Amino acid sequence: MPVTLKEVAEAAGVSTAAVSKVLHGGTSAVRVGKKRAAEIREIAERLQYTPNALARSLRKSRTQVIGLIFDNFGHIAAGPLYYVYMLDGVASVLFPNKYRLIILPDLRDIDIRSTLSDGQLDGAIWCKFPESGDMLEAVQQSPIPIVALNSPIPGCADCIVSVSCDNEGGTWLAVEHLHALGHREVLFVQEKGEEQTPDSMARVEGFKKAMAALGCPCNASNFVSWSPNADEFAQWWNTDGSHTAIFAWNERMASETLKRAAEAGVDVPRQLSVVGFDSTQYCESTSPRLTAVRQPIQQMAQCAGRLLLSLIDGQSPDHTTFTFPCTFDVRDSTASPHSVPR
Amino acid sequence: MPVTLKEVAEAAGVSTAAVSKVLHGGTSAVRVGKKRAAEIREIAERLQYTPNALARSLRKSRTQVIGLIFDNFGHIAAGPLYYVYMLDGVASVLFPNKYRLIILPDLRDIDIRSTLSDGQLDGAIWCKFPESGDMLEAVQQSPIPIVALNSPIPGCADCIVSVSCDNEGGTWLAVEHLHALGHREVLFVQEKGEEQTPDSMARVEGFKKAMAALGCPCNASNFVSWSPNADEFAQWWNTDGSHTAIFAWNERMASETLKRAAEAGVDVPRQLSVVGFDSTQYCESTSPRLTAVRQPIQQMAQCAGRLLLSLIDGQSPDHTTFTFPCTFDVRDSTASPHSVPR
DNA sequence: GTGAAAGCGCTAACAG
DNA sequence: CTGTTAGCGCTTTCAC
Repeated sequence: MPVTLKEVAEAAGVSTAAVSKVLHGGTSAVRVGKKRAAEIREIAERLQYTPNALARSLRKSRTQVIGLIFDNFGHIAAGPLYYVYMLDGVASVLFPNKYRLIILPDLRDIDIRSTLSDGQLDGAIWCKFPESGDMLEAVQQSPIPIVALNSPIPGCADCIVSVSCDNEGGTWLAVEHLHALGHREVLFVQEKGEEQTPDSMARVEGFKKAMAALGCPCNASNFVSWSPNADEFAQWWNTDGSHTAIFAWNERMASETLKRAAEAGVDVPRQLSVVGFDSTQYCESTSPRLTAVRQPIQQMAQCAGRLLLSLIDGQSPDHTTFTFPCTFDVRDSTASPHSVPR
Repeated sequence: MPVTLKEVAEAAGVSTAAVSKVLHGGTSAVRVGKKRAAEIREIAERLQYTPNALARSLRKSRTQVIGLIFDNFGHIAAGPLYYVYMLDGVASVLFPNKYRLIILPDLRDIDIRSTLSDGQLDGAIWCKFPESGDMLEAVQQSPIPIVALNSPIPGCADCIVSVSCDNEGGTWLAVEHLHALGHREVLFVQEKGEEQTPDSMARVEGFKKAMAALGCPCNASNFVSWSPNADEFAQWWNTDGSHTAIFAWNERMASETLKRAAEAGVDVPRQLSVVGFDSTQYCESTSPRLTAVRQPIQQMAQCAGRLLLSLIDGQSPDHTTFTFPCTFDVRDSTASPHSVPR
């Protein structure tokens, strides 16, 4: 039962328009004298008047709320810290600009089209935009601006503004590292259901190029796609005779691979080297510590936030693809091949 | 730009009331015939009608949004994973119940009273409720229910529904562990500015009781309060002659202490044992790995979520204090005292 | 069965 | 300088 503008107006003996102008400014043509204004402010204060955000948003068609869409929010506490850094980066630019963040439920549980059109959001940041016609359509029909945090969609780079790391370049770093250690046969492990995401595809692309450039051209046998828990590992290890290293497409897949390897009695890195993508604090806690490609997630997230604000502001960005360079963190999960025979 | 209820009504040649009833049900007395209803639904579909959430919320005084108040959101990516687990726990109960989560900016940057009264929130979960008269007043005047995730406020346990771990019991576990190793002189490290938080006070209390019970009664010399980065460590180490172990009030303080100790050339655990509070994955990545008290954060957060839903639902809980037991994770930062002389 | 109308709380044209 | 008015899009009471 908070006090309304109308009640303040009545108590002050003026119109609601006057109160609104005095307390919130706005572009209204209403003028109020110094003295009256002071009275109004005093009364509002005394009555503990609180503007109703809903009414105001409805009227102005502006909510000061940004939506966060995650490909799978359930993963947020599953070990990898990717989402934490990203949340931190986004918040660091949006909060000072008087925006709030709303975390949307998993995409599978909501109708994304209506979520983008129901007036609650001024904009959205989409983490790991999926390669799906439906979703693309939703974005293009969206009445609010959206920024994607992932590689541009192949063949449709202009469909959506995207911020990502240089996936190809990052993968190149990993391949070079393995090659320098002496690895020639490297297995690229994708994740079931994620093979078609732009990031995954860009990493595959970078992998092929790097391997070819180093004189080890790939074929189909260099690629597998495992379940998120990597339980195909033992089967693979027992039948595969050639690969000496694994490049896992992301941090979680790499860490699951390490676990399965340990279960199967495989000595990483002496019998098998493992490299991951997304080097975070988490990589320090795996056993062995995970060698991985690092992307500047916080910076990328800040960039996405700033971009979104300018889009909401009505500006159109000069380009649609923003790319950040990756670096590489060597830890303990890689070594020369065959230091211990299989 | 989205299509409104009115437009659907016009296209169907019926009243907005009829459309509202057909599409959203509600408690309205309006009845619509089968055939008409089907037509209306068909037209709404074709026009891609999307209900405006703002208008609906304004009308119903219900938003399906829960606010998350953090004592310091900036810490979320600062190492400790406490907040991640908590976010995960809260989301896991609220999302399936059709609620969304809004992350509020730091308390220092908003007016908490109006945030709770501006109609945007159906309820709030407050992490680390501070011991402050202002805040307490804000909570008690709040038009929406609030659940705190921390120890009950001493002397005002009924002021706010709170969910916490058994801080005293958890601290007791740590003290017992150190005592069993042979430590008799333990230093309790608090954090500047956090000394008065309910959790900190409860841990101090538990510490005093446990030490006394084990025959090592405390006095003022057993307590210090350091800056968040623990830069008082070296100074303390050089002047203190008696303590052989440190109990840090939380995970971050413990990890900062480990860093300072390493800088000062102090061998943990052989010259000094360190125990922390909040055992998470992060404790696996410190050097040495941190021995710490574990609280079931996800479960606590889920409990808080469920509690909040029932409060929003108009139910009043049978009690106001919900406590979860702690466990203890022994890692590498503790050992018998004086295995290496200072 | 159906529609008309009031109003949630606010802001911005438009008049004085 | 100040007030009146017309909605934003929706739900619901009331009248037919």
